[in-house]
Amino acid sequence: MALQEGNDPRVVRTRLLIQEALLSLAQHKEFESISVKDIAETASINRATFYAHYVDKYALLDEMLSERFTALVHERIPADQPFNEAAARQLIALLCDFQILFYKECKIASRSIAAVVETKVQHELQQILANLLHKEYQSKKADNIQLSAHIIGSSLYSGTRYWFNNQQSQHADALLDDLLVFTMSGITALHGEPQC
Amino acid sequence: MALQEGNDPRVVRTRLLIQEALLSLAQHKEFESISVKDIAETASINRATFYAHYVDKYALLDEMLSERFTALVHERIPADQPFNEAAARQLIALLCDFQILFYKECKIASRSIAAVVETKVQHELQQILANLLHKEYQSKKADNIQLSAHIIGSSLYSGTRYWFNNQQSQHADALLDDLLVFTMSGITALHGEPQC
DNA sequence: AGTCTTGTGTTGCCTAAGCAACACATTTCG
DNA sequence: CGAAATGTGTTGCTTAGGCAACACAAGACT
Repeated sequence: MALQEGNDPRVVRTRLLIQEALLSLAQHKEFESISVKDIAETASINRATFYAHYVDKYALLDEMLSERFTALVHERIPADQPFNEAAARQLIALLCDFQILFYKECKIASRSIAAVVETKVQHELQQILANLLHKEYQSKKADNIQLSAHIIGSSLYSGTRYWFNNQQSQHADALLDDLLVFTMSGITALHGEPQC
Repeated sequence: MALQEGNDPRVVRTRLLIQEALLSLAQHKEFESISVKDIAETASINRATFYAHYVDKYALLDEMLSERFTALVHERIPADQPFNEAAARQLIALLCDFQILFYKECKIASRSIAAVVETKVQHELQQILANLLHKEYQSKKADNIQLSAHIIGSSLYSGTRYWFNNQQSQHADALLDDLLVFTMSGITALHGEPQC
């Protein structure tokens, strides 16, 4: 009952079915009112099988958030991309799309679990930023990099979050530009000019 | 190793994956040049699993044709529909769509296996016609019904087949009308006026 | 109050699917 | 030509998933 192997096609398929079932259900129902039974039924898998993969629906949500978020990053940001203005711009665009996906198309991240989702996504974002920064500023101490990753991550997240809630505003695009300027000036002040 | 149960979700899923893999491959490759290995790989199932379900790719094609065709019929023609002009019209439209699906969107039914496909589909069509006719003309002997089903089935099939090969013609719609008139007059001559 | 329904975790047994290896055909190509 | 490569069926063993049943909890109905 280990299930640690990630290459068994049955496991991959089942987890995908479960994730897509949750996404599908979340388009019409509140996360809290979605039962494990619902998920298992729409995924056409046995309820016992669900519990073989996840302890509960919160664990599923948790895994889904990190998997989908990092997948989105790997799709859009090349592995050798260093942290510079272009990368920051891409990250901002990506965060906007992610907000739309998880807050608008789905009802996930609304109400009571919003906080859980937000901290999770910010954590993933900070991990990714730490990697990007590490490649760009290898000389710096790890501590500084981690701090920067936290600051920038929360800035980008809350900035795009604010943008998302004020999309109707005519200054929407300007908001994102400001966010970019703020971030890049901050990172330059801390670590100096990026190499490119 | 029986696999005769049709209600195990794993079996349903696997057969669907296999069928969709074949349909997907058939969009780009000739049926003859599609290997079981190809099908298993694009379906993300094991090759041995394929052989647990089908003896070879021809058996798969055979099952797929009848399943998809009858599914299409059940989607479009209500179970209590008797055989009359409206039903004939629906059947003709359905056959046209089926031709487009299997001869245009896929490369299935081209070249060497075309004959196999044609006879298979005609057989399915005749079974369905026999059921429809039986409901409409219950008084008649079973022999007559079967004969009519065969005649009408092959007429409708070859008629729509001809239409499909001459779609560019400006008289295309008229062709189908002629087919309808021919069929209905024939059935009336044999069995009398339909009840509705 | 009580019971009826609905969801949650968990269990043991059974079956479908994965995997690796086999022997045997084919093609393909130097 | 012969060897490498690719496809075909088949096998024995392992593992993921299905099924049914369980005890328990929480709301709903009268």
